[in-house]
Amino acid sequence: MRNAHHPATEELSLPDVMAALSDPLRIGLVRLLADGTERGWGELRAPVAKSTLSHHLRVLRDAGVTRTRQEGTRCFVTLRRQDLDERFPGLVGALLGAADAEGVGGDIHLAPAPH
Amino acid sequence: MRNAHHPATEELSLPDVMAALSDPLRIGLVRLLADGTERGWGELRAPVAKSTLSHHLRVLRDAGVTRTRQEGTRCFVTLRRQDLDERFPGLVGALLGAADAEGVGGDIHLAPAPH
DNA sequence: TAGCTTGTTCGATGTTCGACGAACAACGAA
DNA sequence: TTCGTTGTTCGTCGAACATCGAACAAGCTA
Repeated sequence: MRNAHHPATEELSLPDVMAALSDPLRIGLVRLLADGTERGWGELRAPVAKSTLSHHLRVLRDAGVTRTRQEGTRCFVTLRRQDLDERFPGLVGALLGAADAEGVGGDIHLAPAPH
Repeated sequence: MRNAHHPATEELSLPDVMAALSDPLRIGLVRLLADGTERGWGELRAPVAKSTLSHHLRVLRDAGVTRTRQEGTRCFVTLRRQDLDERFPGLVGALLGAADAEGVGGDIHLAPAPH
């Protein structure tokens, strides 16, 4: 987090992004972020240990799919939609369309009461 | 080959297809097949051992990205563009556009003399 | 039948991945 | 300062992956 590496737009790697988006859990996370809203780490609910969730968020961040912002002791995550669209036009849109139709990552949701 | 399993269109899995398309070598193969032309196995040139190439073609086939046809002792490969577009509209197009722009898999090419 | 070509399969090896719990670091609050 | 919250990192595990060379199977061809 502190040393969070966010690749620049020019550094995005297509294979890395594809790999990041090939896991159902991570696709679910991307679907949650698809509306552009910034979400708090704690809002994210997935049926895995928090260390595992942290791992997946790191994979997405390292691939340049998401951006993590730290504020005090908590983190906020956003989808780098614009950067991705710039480098890989239509890719995220196609993925989201297919994922929605298939229900991929449907077991990832937001906390009932965001606090 | 003989026991080649080709998933039906309805059986295509988005995460599996994404995973199949997350390797530069496999992306390169898909780029070669992108024009819809059926290619002979022997036409494909990649800087890996033939057992490795066989493995990658199998991954693509198992994910439903390509179709392999056997004719006598040799194989012919095609991209299942239509099936993929039906299930995951725009995905392959976006991938190909990005891969072309980035030059991903550019070390995969066709044999100089196709015969 | 014997040999050649073509591509798959079989180990073997080293790497990466996904998962977990435990320990840790950073920060805000008491 | 002490405590609780929040999320990362570490160590570990088994499974999956990429790669190779060698062995193999299937089909032509001589």
